[in-house]
Amino acid sequence: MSKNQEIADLFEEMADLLELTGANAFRVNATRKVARTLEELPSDVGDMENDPKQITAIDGIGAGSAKRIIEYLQDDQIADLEALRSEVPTGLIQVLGVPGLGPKTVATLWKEANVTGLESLRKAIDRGALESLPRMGKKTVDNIRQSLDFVAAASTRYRLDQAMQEAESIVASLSSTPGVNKITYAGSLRRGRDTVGDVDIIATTSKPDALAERFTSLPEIAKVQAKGSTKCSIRRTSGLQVDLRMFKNVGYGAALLHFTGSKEHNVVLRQRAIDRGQRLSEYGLFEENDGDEPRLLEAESEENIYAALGLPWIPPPLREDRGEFVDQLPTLIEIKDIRSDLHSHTTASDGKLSIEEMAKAAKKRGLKVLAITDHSRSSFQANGLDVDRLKAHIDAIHEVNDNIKGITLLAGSEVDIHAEGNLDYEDDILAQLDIVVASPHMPVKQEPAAATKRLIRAVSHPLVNILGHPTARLINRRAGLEPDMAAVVAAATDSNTALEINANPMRLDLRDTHARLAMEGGCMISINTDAHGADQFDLLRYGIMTAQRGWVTADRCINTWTTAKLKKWIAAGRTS
DNA sequence: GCCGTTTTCGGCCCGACTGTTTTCAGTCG
Repeated sequence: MSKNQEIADLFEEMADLLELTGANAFRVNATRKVARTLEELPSDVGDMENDPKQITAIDGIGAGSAKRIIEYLQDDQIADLEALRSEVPTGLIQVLGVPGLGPKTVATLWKEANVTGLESLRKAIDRGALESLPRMGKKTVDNIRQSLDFVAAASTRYRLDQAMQEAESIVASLSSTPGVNKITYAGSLRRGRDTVGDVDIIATTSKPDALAERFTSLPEIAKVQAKGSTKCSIRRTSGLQVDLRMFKNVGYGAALLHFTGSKEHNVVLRQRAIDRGQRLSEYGLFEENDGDEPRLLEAESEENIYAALGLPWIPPPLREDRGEFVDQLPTLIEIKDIRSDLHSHTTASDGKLSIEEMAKAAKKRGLKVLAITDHSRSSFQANGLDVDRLKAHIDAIHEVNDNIKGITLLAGSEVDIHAEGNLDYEDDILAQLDIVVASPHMPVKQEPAAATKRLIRAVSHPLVNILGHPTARLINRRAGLEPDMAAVVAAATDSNTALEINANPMRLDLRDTHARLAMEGGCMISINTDAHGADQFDLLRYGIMTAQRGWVTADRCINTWTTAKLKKWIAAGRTS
């Protein structure tokens, strides 16, 4: 298992503790950057123990951090971190996570009021120890108390689909407000991240006060946190925070660009502007003007701002500072490219509709191919099919296929991958299917090495066409398997097996970074909804967003292929 | 702490809101 995440967590902790000691902010930032760099590093820093040069060659990691990384690899601890831990109560890191409390305030709370964690903060508030501190009035203390309650109650990030539903409903409610010209959501939601911390809405309007009024009096608001003429902030009863930014009827592109982020992407863009004697903010791209007011170069469209910075327009899912600042970007896959869904369920196992009803629902959405892949026998909780039921089911699918026009049905199965990597049906049964999706279900907790072995064995099976939801994670509920994904990708590439991006927003598995690995490793991708009913076909959009974040192109996704090409690929995979 | 075809030292992105202030610090995104 890669050491990257483990060490990244330590650097993140180090950054928090440094901040609390009042360390130089740039040093804190540099430490956080090391953490982020490690998180996204495709190779394992654990393999570089004997080669410091290899570590310092990584952008953002210098000699100091390399030394600490090697120290951890050899001694299992970092002396500087241990020193910080003994200096600063580690419970203060949770206090830093309370909205409204930053490093300066937390340090004051610690030194002046003996706050060492969430519990002692609560007690300090209750005994009135905070009011006497500098810049600490009644209102501030009240806000801290409320934030504390919120932290105790809420999970920190919201699933993409949950945030999307709230955002789309808010945008729809506000778009008819008098004066509003353009309005949309931005932020990590627009970038299609699998979870979002809050929702950012951008609007241009000639009457900001009217819009602010409407926004802060929407239904389902738990608290209005800020209300100004350019910015408002609310917390919904769901716990989700929504920020509204209002702009005059100019500069929509600059605003959208700024608030779409990511922060890391924006930092690079701004630096690029500075290198050209320019300045980029949410109001536009400006040119220095000999001490006079800077001159506005461009603000209306994202395309023009990028162009002025010498870049092509960068699609929001790519805006993560993960290599997107290049002259030529790939053409990302879109919903309209998708012709088939190769993972779906019917009443034969745990779906809600019959074969024919699913086929009609898929056809109605413009799909040309639908694979019916009900659960295999070991998934008894999902009414998985034993061999006799499966044989009858194959016949039933073929019969519906013979009688329906405009869509091709494939008789498949979502076959459980057992703990050791063996499959839930014998080969002679699998050979009777038109397509095989093999997925890990139980167990979902396994040592990384065992999980890697399990998945490699499954993708290497000649009768397996697609590896379904490879890690079996459930967002905000369980972490799932942690295989060496690069090794799984390599095995899948060798055996011509596609890796699935399961579009169900509870899964989004492969996740974005894994999809990117798959693209770089050369294996095929399959984007499927895993639909258990008609409305779940509409979840495809989330799978597409994840695919775009993984730099997936249409030609590498088997669901974009013609029926003939798809069938040929399935057949070819089975001869090996 | 990291970085560098103008630099191995001196920089490191920008602006709004809140709550406390009488001119601004801290936080957030």
